[in-house]
Amino acid sequence: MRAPNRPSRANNRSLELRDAAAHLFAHRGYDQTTVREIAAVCGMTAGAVYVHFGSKHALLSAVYGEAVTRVTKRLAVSIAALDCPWQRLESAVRAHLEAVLQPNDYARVMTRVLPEDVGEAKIELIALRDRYEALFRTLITGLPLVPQTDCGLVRLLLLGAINWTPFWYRQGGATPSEIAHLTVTLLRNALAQPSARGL
Amino acid sequence: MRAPNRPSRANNRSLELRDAAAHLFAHRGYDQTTVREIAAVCGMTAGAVYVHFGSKHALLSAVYGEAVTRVTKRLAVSIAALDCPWQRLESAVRAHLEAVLQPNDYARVMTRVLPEDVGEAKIELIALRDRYEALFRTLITGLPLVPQTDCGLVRLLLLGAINWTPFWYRQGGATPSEIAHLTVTLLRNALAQPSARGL
DNA sequence: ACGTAAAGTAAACATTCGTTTACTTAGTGA
DNA sequence: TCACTAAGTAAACGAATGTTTACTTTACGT
Repeated sequence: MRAPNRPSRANNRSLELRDAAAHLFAHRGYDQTTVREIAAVCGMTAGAVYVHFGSKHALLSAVYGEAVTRVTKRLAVSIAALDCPWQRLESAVRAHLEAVLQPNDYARVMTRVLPEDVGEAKIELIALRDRYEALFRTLITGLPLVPQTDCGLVRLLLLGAINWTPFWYRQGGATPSEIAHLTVTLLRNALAQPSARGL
Repeated sequence: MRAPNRPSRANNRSLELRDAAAHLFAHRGYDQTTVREIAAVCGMTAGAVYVHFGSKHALLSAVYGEAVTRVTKRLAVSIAALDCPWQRLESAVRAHLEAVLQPNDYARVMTRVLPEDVGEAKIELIALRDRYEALFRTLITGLPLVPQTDCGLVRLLLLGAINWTPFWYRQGGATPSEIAHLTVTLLRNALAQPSARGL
């Protein structure tokens, strides 16, 4: 007898499949990637994919969920030791940018694959994305901003600016760290309470 | 005899087809839209589409090109009577947001369909998009900014912030005008030369 | 009235895709 | 050793898609 939920044969090729799917989804998009291609990367047949995942959508959900988990963890680590709210935000932005801009398959799926485009798994993906964006909500509401600032709008503009970076970022230009610094400095100079303004 | 390039029968259903394609591409994306659907909207058969357009990619290029033309025109009108560089930028951002956020099929294709996703027409679409973004380059280099500001980076962050808006904008929240004002005010407070700062 | 050419149809074509089915292989526990 | 089960294959299925072909309709110039 074997313990439930503890497969004896730890040949977990499902992880291998998930990685391959992440790579292809990140580089070619969801629709342009076929189940046969994903299987081929792992040296398998398309049919074998359905031993591990019930559908192509389920595979995407697994990739997307893992992406959120990883990037969330990375973000949490990067701000753990910091106290200054502005430093925390800048570090979070830097962590996000590094995840999205380096050739990181999982993080890139989050900006490359739009939840609106997948139909079935849409609701699930939106929930995952919202869970991640809530972290930024906390970071922004923790800032000492001038009164009556629309924190929600600021957060959405900030996330938009950094989510769009993969479409123009080129190796050799501004680094993720520099982009993060400029972005947060910009916010700080514009919105920080006078008492806390300046570098 | 008939003058060349001047079809006698002005039944220009190709425009009708282009509008239908714009609507479907904007709402469902390029891949999820079929040629048969586009034809059906016009009460035609799929085959008839190929009388007017050589391929589905050509149809997308036509839509994308028209989108750039329209939004460029709109932007030019909105800044024509303004002198202050900051007002010009805010007006341009407002025009862009109004185009992208109102249920405007053509403008929405520009942010919904990624040139990277269409393969064949990719180069053509990127050229069109760049032509439009160059307008913002002009507007931003015309600003009285603190020295050593990275204008290119500022432009890309700004365009990212406003290109991402369709993914979170909801009727009833902040209006395009309000978003434009906050965004440009933010830039102005952060980057304007001290002599020109303030409202 | 006649010929021409554009506009459109109906149907098929050739792929391609996600998924299923029947069958084989191989490791595991008793 | 033997039964069981997860993993994988090969092949087919059914539907959908972009595109083409052969044919019909219709409006216009002369």
